[in-house]
Amino acid sequence: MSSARSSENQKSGVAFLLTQVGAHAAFQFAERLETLKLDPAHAGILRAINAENGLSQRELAKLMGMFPSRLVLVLDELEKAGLIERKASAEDRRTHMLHLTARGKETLQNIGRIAREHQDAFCAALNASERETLAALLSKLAAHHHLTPGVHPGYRKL
Amino acid sequence: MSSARSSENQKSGVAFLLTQVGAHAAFQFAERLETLKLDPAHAGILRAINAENGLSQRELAKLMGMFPSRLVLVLDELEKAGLIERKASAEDRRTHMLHLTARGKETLQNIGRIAREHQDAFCAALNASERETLAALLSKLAAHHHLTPGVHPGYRKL
DNA sequence: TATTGTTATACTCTATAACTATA
DNA sequence: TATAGTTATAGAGTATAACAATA
Repeated sequence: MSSARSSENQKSGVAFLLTQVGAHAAFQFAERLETLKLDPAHAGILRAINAENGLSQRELAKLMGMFPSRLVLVLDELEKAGLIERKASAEDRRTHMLHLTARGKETLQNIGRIAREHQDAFCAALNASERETLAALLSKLAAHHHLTPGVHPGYRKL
Repeated sequence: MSSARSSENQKSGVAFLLTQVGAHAAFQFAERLETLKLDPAHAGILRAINAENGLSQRELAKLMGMFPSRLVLVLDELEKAGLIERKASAEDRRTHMLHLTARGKETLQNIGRIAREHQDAFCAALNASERETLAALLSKLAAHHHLTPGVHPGYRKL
């Protein structure tokens, strides 16, 4: 056996590969999003508001796993960019129901396009069958860990 | 076709699954590391110093993709914990050669054990064959994106 | 009194810029 | 002068606490 020592290739385990490749994918997606002057948190919030129209800020914060006070600032940005609206509820005037504007829906479609471009580029080394296999294995892991579909774990301590 | 609207399951693409599952794996590994009072950056640095003994701080910073000034503080912590040593070089007394102490090597083995436990728990939903398949696909992606084996991309803008 | 959204405060984190000591 | 490591400064990000409006 060769000399060992120095740069011993302790082949990375699959769990480490997941964090490594996953972080790289996240970074590249964020880079692409910059063309829309958005970051991943913006994209996730737009997606959530579209999926569940009329959400309150409290509900959205809980869904996204972030503090309501932090959400306020992000929504301020999105509202200033004309992508969402806060509409006071008729029944309870404390709550703000969140909606996408027409421009917000348009932006959401652009995000979808960017996500597809990102995916194609990132998985260029895999053929269609391999991508399906990978997706199936990851879905199994995601389900096992009860990850909410479409929601990136932001992980601030609760 | 059923009613659509609200919570339309726009099935996550494989790229998103990667970032989602990867972030979750990273989080759970970090949690486990807390039992050693270390964080993932510490673990990566110990691993790098062990692999390439006598590294200078400059070289290590470049390898890890972090700023030398930030590395100083992390190394301070590791040195205070008795896991590494800075030894002044004989040839160039400006540079500090980095080494693991006996306790550092011991800790590195504990990290390895924790990493294996983490991997087993995280991949519990997959059988041995599926894990191999997943590792192979991820390795292919990692190679395609020129990710350094064993180094987590910290991604501060350079 | 309890709850929604907001604002304010305090704390952490870290990139950049000085600084020192060697070369 | 140039480089290795260190320290200092400043700015961004954000969790917690306080607050105002409504219930």
